[in-house]
Amino acid sequence: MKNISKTYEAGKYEDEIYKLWENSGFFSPDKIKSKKKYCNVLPPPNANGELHVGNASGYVFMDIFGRYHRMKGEKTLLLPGKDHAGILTQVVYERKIKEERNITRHDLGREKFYKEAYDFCIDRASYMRAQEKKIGISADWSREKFTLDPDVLQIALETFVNMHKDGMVYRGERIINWCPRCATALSDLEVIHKETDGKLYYVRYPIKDSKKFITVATTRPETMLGDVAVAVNPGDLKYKDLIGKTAVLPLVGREIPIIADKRIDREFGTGAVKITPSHDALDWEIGNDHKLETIQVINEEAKITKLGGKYEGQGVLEARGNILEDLEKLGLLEKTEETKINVLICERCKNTIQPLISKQWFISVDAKKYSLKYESLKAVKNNKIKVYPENFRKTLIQWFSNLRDWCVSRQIWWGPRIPVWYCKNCGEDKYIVSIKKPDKCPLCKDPKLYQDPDTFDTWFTSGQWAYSTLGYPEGKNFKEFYPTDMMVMGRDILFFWSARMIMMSLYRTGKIPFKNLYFTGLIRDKEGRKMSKSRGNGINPLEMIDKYGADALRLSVFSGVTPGQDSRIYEEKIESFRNFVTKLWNIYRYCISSSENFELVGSIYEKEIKTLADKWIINELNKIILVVTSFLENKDISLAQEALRKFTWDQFADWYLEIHKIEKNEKVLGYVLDKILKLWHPFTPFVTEKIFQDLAEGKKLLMVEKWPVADGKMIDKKAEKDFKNLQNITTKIRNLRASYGISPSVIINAYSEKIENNREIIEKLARVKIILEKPEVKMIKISNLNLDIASLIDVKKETERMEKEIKNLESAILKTENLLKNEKFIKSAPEKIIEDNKNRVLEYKEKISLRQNLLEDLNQL
RNA sequence: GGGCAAUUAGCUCAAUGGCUAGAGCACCUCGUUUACACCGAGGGGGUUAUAGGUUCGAGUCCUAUAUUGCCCACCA
Repeated sequence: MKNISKTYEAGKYEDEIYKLWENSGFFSPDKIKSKKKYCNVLPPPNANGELHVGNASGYVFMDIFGRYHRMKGEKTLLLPGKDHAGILTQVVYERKIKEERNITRHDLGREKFYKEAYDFCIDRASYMRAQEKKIGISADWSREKFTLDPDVLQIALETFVNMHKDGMVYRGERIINWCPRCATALSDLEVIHKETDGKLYYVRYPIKDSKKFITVATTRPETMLGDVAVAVNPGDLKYKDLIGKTAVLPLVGREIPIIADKRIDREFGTGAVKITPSHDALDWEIGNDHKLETIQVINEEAKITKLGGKYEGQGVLEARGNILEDLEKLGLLEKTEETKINVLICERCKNTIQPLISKQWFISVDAKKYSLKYESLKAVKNNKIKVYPENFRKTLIQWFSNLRDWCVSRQIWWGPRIPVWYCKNCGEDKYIVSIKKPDKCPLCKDPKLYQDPDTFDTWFTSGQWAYSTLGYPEGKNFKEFYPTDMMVMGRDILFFWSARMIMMSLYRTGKIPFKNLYFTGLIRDKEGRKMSKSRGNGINPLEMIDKYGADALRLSVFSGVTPGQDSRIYEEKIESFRNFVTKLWNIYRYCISSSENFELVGSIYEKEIKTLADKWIINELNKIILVVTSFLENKDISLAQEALRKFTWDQFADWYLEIHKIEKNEKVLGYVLDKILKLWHPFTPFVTEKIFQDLAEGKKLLMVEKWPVADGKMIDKKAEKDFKNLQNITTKIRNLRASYGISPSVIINAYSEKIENNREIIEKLARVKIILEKPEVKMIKISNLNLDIASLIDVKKETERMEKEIKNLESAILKTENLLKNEKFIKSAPEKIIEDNKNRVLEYKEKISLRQNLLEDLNQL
């Protein structure tokens, strides 16, 4: 036997194996000749950090599907990419230059900042690529794309131009979510609602020419500086007489109307609401409908503007304090209540959002010429895309149904700029949409045009990932691989990404972006908490790979995991999968130790399958090939792994190899190992390839070996039954031993009237000695073996145990027999189920008779 | 407020309407038999959250209830 270590030393081989795959050229689909194709455009990781276990998990799923299809002989392309990740990268990079150089982006200027951020992004990207390779992802790196690559970007920008032509783009002053820290507008999705403790202030607004007041309730009293009305519900009797009257805004003195609007909730607060269209989304809508003016009193830095009078320049919270104090002095602050309020915070930097009115670019989702909303809904509802798990379809439908116009402009510097040009003479009301800078203004012919300073929402470009990376519309990759087959993503970016990909792809290509959409859950820590840097509870995938190997990490992120459901990961779990990898390794060690010239066997003749154990393991192997394949086809990779592990460990290692020590059959051993390596390869590519390389002496590559196909002729029901018998006898004897503390070193004498075919096997596995002459002692009969253990066991205890087991079996039989007597069951149940039940009764009866014989024996002792 | 999910062994989770509801970890007993102690043999542990219903048959489908988590949302 070759001198190899008892455990698989992952760290020693993994990089080498990865290089072997990479150099083979089979990561590229071009080397495979087949009409069948498989393509998965890999989601870009954020190009600015470390690979975390969530990313790693996603890639493992994609790689398993990819490797499976590649082994099925399909032209397989896993196309990797990088995302510039607009706001996130800008936030990270700004933080970095602040920490390292104590400067802001303004110190650098736009151009320099962009260049530095670009270099930073590229640098992180190559760093992360090295990490992705560590988990074994079989992607075609030669086709790698970046959202800012000129060709990819060109396609994305063209979409904007096309949308503009189709009347789907408009620029408008609207209320938007403004992050004062990031100094940009945000879409609704980028804003988090966080419930916090807050206060509800009741403020009295005097009624003009009257001594009365109308009391409004507000959580943000500083916005009152911009109030333009007080609104009540038209059906609210309390305020019926006040509608149409005028209130005088305290501290400001502005006269504002009291209006009626049905959107006002009578039950909340006092039922009267101050209306500040510049700083509240609902107020903006109400203001718009009632044609009220807008007064911006809070600026982009979250400070009070000039229009805020004496509070000008104060921060929002500072102004709030002063205003409350001043109201108090005037006796206009009626009361203060504790309440829960929804604070809006920026998803990226966690600062409080200020709703502001701002001029932004919007994409209409329901334009006349093309409705993104309707077309997406239609595609999703009509099952054009298979969704795993299926119930996530509902979530998508709900989101598309409630879809509102999409604000795509951001005021950040990092990212592609909106392709819109203005002329100084003609003003910004006139603009030209063009990717290239036009020579001159089409109106006044002035050549001095300038570009809109805004950049795109990151999701505008990544939403086009499915076709832009493939080179829409003329690219070879696009023609060959679009629509793609698979998209895997975390459920947390369902709306951000999958929804936008569906909608953008349908618009641009007229086709769905992918046929299958698979959602993974989030990976949490052992206590079920989200992993976060600040909490320090994250599992670092690279550290785990160092410690336990990539295969163990891979197993631990998808095993026991249901699509779309969150899962937990912790070191003990990874460790136990490492143990399985070691098991695989030792199976290999056994094989090569069993004979000098052990080799993998691709196909086998029936005559080479000799013993009962041979027939049985081949039978089980063919069953497991069917099972694993069908689970994989259904995308149930966790179940596939589970079934395969049971076969490998519980059947092949624990039974077949043990028996193989007694009756060697190198052909069958080599044949089964060959199939096991292939079946495991998508899940644990490194260890399987390593073993395969050692055995194939580098002549072939497991990665592109053919996926095993089950052979119906190899199914052998009789062998299955006979072997089960053998297992039963063995287990029963072991069971007796364990119950009565009979050491394995004690060889039990057994007498058999009929010499067993599998005499030696039973002798070895059950540690008995089968003798041919009946000895003159009382014996206990198990199946057709008479065991001489009377003196070793506790008769009373064993009798009780047998009785208990018989009782259990009897009740199971009763249940099944009743079922079989039931006419309705016989009438409506499928044939196979009835058959199974009948067999089950027989099986139980057999077991009972075995135990009854035992009982009789026991009684005679 | 709307929606989605979860609730199964001590813990983490499986289970395609059909086998006595299964694994891994943990626990208990025994065991270093030259593949593996990162192991092997065996064992204990369950009213599948609760209450109804559909069905020949329900952990699985339906209806409520409870608890937990998540997502969406313009009650200031």
